[in-house]
Amino acid sequence: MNSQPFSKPTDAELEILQVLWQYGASSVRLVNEKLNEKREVGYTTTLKMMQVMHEKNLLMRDTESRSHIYAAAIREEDTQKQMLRQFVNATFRGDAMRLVMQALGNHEATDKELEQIKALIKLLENGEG
Amino acid sequence: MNSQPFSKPTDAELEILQVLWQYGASSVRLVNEKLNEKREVGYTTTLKMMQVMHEKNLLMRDTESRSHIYAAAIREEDTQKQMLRQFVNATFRGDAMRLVMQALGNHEATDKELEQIKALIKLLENGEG
DNA sequence: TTTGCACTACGAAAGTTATCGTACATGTTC
DNA sequence: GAACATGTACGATAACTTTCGTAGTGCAAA
Repeated sequence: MNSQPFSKPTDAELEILQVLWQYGASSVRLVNEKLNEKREVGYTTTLKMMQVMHEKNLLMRDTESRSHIYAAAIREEDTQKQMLRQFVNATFRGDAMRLVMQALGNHEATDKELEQIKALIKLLENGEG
Repeated sequence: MNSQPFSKPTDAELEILQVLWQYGASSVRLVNEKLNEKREVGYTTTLKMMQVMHEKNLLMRDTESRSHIYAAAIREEDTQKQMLRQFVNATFRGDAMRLVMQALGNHEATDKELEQIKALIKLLENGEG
């Protein structure tokens, strides 16, 4: 009833979402400080980003107090699932098995391991569209 | 000796790379036809994209014959590895384990399975930076 | 009560991506 | 060789992203 079409957040948007997922509802100030632990970003840049994200319905906000409080409007797990789906399709041609093997470090798995992983993949591929 | 800094190809660029990885060196015509099996794209759009990708050193080309022949200048596996690394960091905060679990379909794994997957993850995390 | 700080709003600019029209060159066919 | 198909080159444009300056508002402290 509430599922939007899902348009992939940009990398910069994802950075902001990560902060909000990790720390919960926060002021722009705090988000900006967290971002600046990784790279330099101006305060108004972060502010503008979050305003835009609010318009895109990526963030909710509470404007009660003078310093507005923002929260992620989409759940981390849902987002990860959607993004993973798109990523597997775009980069691994939908072959989740290959992705897992890469993620597992091109490790030469034993037959037993392979069987187990394959079984899990089957569950995934049959389970949900 | 040849490793460029690696700037992530865009989604549209990736579509073109996928065709070239799959079919090998090809004309613009063929690439455009393959793209059009999935979505509508004008011929000159594909041409321009491939010219730009050539300037970015994503593609090589042979201009001997009138119809130029393009080939991917980066290897599929290398690209997947790099993109996976960035994706895990951006979307899963570097937690490859979580990505694998998601890819495995939120499957409630047995302890045994978990152990094996964990072991492989360990290998990955210790193996290479 | 004036000065200064922290905050929001907003416009604008620069960079990137994706798209396509048009011009032009080269072959091909009747 | 005229007409047509097929190809490249290139400029322009629209949309989107990211960045930040500036203006204005309200609170707080001296």
